[in-house]
Amino acid sequence: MAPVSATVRDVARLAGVSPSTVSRALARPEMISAETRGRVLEAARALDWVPNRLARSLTRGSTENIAVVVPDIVNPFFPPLIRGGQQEAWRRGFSVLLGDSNEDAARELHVANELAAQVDGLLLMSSRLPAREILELRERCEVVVVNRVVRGVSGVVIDTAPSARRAVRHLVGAGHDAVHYVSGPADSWSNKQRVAAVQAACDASGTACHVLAPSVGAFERGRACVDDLLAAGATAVLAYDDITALGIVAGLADRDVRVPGDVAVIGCDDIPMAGQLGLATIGAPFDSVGAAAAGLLIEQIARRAGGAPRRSRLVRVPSTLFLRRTAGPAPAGGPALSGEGAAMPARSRRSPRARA
Amino acid sequence: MAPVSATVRDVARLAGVSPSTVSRALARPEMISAETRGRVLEAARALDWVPNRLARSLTRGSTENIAVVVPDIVNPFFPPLIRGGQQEAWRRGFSVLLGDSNEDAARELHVANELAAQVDGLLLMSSRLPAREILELRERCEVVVVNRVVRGVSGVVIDTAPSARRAVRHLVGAGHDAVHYVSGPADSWSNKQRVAAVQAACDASGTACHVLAPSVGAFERGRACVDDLLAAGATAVLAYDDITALGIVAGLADRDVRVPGDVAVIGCDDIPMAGQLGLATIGAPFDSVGAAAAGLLIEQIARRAGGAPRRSRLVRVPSTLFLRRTAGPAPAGGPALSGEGAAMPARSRRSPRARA
DNA sequence: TCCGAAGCTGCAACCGGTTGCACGGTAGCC
DNA sequence: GGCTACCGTGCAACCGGTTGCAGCTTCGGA
Repeated sequence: MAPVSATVRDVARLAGVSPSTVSRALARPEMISAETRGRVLEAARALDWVPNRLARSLTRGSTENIAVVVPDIVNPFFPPLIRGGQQEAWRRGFSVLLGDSNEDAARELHVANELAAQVDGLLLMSSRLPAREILELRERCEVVVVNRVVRGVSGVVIDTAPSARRAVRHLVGAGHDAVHYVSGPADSWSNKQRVAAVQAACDASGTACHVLAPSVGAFERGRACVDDLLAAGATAVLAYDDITALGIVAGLADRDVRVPGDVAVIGCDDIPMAGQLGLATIGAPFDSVGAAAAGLLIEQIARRAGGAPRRSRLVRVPSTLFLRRTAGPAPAGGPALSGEGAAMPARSRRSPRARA
Repeated sequence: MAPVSATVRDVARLAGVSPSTVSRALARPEMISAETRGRVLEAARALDWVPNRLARSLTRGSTENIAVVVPDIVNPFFPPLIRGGQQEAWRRGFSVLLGDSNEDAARELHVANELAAQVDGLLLMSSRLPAREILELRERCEVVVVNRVVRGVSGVVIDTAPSARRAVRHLVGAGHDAVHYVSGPADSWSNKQRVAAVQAACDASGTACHVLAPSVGAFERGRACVDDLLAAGATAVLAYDDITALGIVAGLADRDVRVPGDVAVIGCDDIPMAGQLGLATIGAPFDSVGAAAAGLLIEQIARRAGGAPRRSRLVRVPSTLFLRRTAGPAPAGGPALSGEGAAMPARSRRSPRARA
């Protein structure tokens, strides 16, 4: 803490006014004559004074802080979201507290509760909390969820369904007659969404759809299910996220199964490394998602402070399918979809053999 | 913010004591009779009261918050550090504010200043700030630097030099007669350290050492310098960090140069993906580094609060060399160093041809 | 029995701004 | 000229805990 910072009273004395005038010179300029205001500002500058945030928060009842809670900051899916939220918050004069739930709902609740006491709003990313708990948190401060939909609570979601449909169409067009989806964490909302989207897409194109039960760990989840996939005769795999997909790719490599020659793999999230590894995936502008969420949250905080009634909004951000090496070549004559060229090891040079 | 939380006075009234007694029942239990204390705690529980952090901070002059400032949260090097720091802070009852400097010293200064006003301590990770600025920040709150050494300021550094020496010995043992080091950001402290370590190691083993001037961007920095590397006849490359190393690997693949057959590549940081990609690198227990730094910071805060004089400590954390696929095989008879087996695409199956 | 020490507890001021209300002064209006 | 309206400013209370100091008990020792 600053050792001996000036206070309002110091500034007031120097400017020859009362503390209230100093306070108002900043908070309600229109209430103060231009001349007095000038004197106050000058005195403040001379003493190098800025109002103490804590004291201000205490009376105003608002902290100008928000908290971002994520399941695991090491999961590369989250840092871009956090950065986006951070920058937007900063732009609007808010600071960001960080909470990590370690993928655990109980811990998430604890962390969120603790943080709720010292911020104006909570940004819950990929929350594992039951809707009831989230609604309860909202009694204590504003809440916006990301990658989750809770009735009555504002949220930002990435709309992966259209991309999932395209992915299925791509795979079907390439000759695969069944799609295997490898699930993520059981309590993950987006996992449920993706299962539904893939199933719907398969139904629409009359393709068989198999869903593999979730297991724990990210990379290992993928690697561990490879035997099941091969036993089931899978040739086209969609995975819950990129880490899982990379685990699958690694597991397939362990068994000398070629990707995409024998099995095509598509992940989800477009983590920074994905493009460089040639991993096909579904991505989105994550910085913008984070920023949108923070913006939404701060607007809600402002509205609430203004006494306006609560109103929840749901923002959908479109996703993009990146067809890269692991997805196999597009069917002849099919529409070319987006995706930078694969760029990893020599492998990307060889054009993978199309499935028989 | 909590809508209508109870206050000390409410609790005091219910317990039939004065507000001061309530306050002391929590902060100075030994001053209060067991019986009174019991009544107070019960009343507090009944009203579901916890002391307001803001109000407490205002009088106590401490916030129980620390801030972590990183150059770029999306750089996979930082999330493990942040998580470690976060958990340790949390364990000790501190919350964490997050600042992102976007790799820019001016912005870092601004962010740090802003945060310094609302926390008890600052954790600067891979700070780009001139030492003078850091010392100045320390006038306003406690500071601990990570991955940086500033005289008079506590810090935690990863000791990469021994691993760099080993890496050079490995390469020399494998027959390479020169080592090329690809620099990172010009103002990065750890880059300077690594240049020095590599040069020293080369000198010690009588090997030529070439340092490539830094350029911007991470992955692209690596990719862009490949032509220079090849023109210089490089066969063994050490890179500032893993992202740069991956860029180099990608650039080499673009030109059909085999890794490690024609060129061996070793990175630094052991980012989560490195093991899975078979990238040789220098790693460290980053969670512990973050935790150690947070612990150091909080201890300093406590000591300072106790009125004890400042004392700066420097903690060195040892690093580990992971020799994986891209480093090429160990020379026959050489000591086998650590490193899990490579696990990415079929490539890892083929044993790379040793350099002629 | 009296005195001093020690243990609890309450009073009131304080941390540093903020804000409802009242007051003095000036201007506009009839 | 008197009255009202409004503007600019200060007073004092307040946000919610914390803490120095003093007062009251109780207890031990002389």
